[in-house]
Amino acid sequence: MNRDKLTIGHLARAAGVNVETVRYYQRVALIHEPTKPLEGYRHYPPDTVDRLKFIKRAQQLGFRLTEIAELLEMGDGRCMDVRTRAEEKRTQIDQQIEDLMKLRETLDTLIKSCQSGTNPAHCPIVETLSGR
Amino acid sequence: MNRDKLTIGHLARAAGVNVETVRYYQRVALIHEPTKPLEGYRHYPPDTVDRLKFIKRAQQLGFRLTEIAELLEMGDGRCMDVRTRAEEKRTQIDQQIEDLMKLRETLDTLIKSCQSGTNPAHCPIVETLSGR
DNA sequence: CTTGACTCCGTACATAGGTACGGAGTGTAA
DNA sequence: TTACACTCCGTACCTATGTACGGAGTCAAG
Repeated sequence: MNRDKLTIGHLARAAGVNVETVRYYQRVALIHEPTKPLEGYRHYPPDTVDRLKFIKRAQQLGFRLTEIAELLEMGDGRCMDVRTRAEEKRTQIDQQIEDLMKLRETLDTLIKSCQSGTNPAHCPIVETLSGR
Repeated sequence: MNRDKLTIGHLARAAGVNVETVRYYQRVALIHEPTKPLEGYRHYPPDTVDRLKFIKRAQQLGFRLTEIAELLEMGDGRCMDVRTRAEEKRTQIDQQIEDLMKLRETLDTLIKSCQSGTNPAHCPIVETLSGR
């Protein structure tokens, strides 16, 4: 078995993803699908492993696949562009955090009003949700 | 036109939702679908309007439809149960906030390393994502 | 009584990111 | 050479929350 000739299964294991995920990424053009030889299986260049790992790391940073595709297209050559994307993503995350904090405050107020109430037959939370 | 006999369209407008949304909620058993008379259209009891509004408010608090179904099943009678759900949701939101803050930190570090670098031909962000 | 708005019903489509399946072909180790 | 693992390919399915569509029936106003 030749280590340089990665079949899809070896590629997937090397990158720590599912074979079906690799196929999916091919479908959405995140990675290139090598042409199939007349006989036998496709083989993938070893750097596809890196590309897959890149995708997974970027996902963990909160990038979506379409955004990752943009990052990959930018490549190494345009650091400024990449940084801009990262800054946009940071702004977006800040907004999400802010929204969640507001939400938390509202919930917290409701919970506290519930704890202070002594009547078990009416629930301040339900009343609030009911708009009464 | 009788105001007490709400057709699906009147119900939807009264609650501020789409007719299709009402149908969807019926499909997932969030609201009850009244039996269809032999002639004519279904009519909905007026308190269905409240139920729809409840659902929308709870959604804004971050509850998903399945969770809202549970809240609705609990009803007014069990304040403790409702409060427990709200507390669980609060914990969940706290976790989300924490995760996002970590993410933000990581992104921020990357961006800063990018700003301090002077070589436009290699990007610290891309390098990090590439695992080099 | 006609016209236009509405309802009913089933089904398909949408997003995002995959997972699962089935049958046929292929590669490889014992 | 045979058994078993793997690949290929298309397609369907999954979650969550709806939206859109099309044809047939119905209601209400003029």
